Amino acid sequence: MTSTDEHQPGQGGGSAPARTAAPGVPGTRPTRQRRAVGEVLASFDDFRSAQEIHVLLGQRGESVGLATVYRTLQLLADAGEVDVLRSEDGESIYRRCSSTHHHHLVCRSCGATVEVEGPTVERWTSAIADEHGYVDISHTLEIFGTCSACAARA
Amino acid sequence: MTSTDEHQPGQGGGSAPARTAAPGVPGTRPTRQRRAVGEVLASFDDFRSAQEIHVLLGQRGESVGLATVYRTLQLLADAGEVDVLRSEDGESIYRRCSSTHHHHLVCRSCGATVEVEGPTVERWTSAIADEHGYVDISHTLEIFGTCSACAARA
DNA sequence: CAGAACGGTGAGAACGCTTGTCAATTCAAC
DNA sequence: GTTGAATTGACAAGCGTTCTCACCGTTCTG
Ligand SMILES: [Mn+2]
Ligand SMILES: [Mn+2]
Ligand SMILES: [Zn+2]
Ligand SMILES: [Zn+2]
Repeated sequence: MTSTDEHQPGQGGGSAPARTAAPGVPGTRPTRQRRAVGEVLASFDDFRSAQEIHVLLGQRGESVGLATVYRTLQLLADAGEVDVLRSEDGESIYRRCSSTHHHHLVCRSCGATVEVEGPTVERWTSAIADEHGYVDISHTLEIFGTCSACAARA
Repeated sequence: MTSTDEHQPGQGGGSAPARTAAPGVPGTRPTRQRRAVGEVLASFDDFRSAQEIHVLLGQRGESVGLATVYRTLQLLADAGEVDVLRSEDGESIYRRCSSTHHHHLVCRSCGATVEVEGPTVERWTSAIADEHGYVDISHTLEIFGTCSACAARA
């Protein structure tokens, strides 16, 4: 979504490997809680709310505070490792995702999600923006529908 | 957005004209409050929150309860007479709009909005959906950028 | 022209998601 | 082991939106 193009500035070619992360940099510590959230995120393929994820964690026996779940998801979202959508009723919903720019085709009924992308829309949005003199463009695009499984069941 | 294709069922060819609305049909009474909301909606061209609209009403000397503002905006949205977006921070924002399917090109800085539409994206989204077996498709697409005025000022 | 029925209104309470607070804890570096 | 910053979690706000419910204004009925 955010087309931040930051690269990790080389953390100096010092001596100590320090595989984990640079010291003094918040948001990089691999704690039990963060690992647990990561694992739960790997366990589903559709979009889930922070509260649902919090419950899933409990069911796995990994107790993680709700505030920490929110904080961790926000970190991952900022890092571009999860996508965030706002559901119809205003909840933020999360899903681990590939790191390239893409959009979503979501089943309204069961939530089954397909990542989609293509140059066509990308070109169209830039063209439209150019045409109207807008610069520094970003866009959001989500497609909703009924997946074949749900359509068959109905 | 919602492609409801309802037509007013003929309200009977009785005697009394009753120009206003069918009886017993909620959401159709032209009250002072609803007129006032309609007028305020006509007074701006970008997206505003319900609370902002509520304040604008107060400034016009038209006192309308906040709950009524919400209810009225919801009615208008359902009727397709206003568009609703969710701002970055989760607020619903409203704007009167043309009744045809379209999308928005919004200035991140000043809110200046252009309605845009085109067969290209419409075709692309249906094609993608077809390709994955999804039916009964709808989609949301918003483009954000910096308008030429704001870009010049910066 | 009452009286009844019903849509509509508004003040405030309630709600649900999210974020802030802050003392306690954990971890990584010395 | 000591130390300081990062992290955590219980809980308390914060905030937009919806709900509740008594009251009001119109419209229908007789
Ligand atoms: Mn795109
Ligand atoms: Mn479209
Ligand atoms: Zn489905
Ligand atoms: Zn602008």
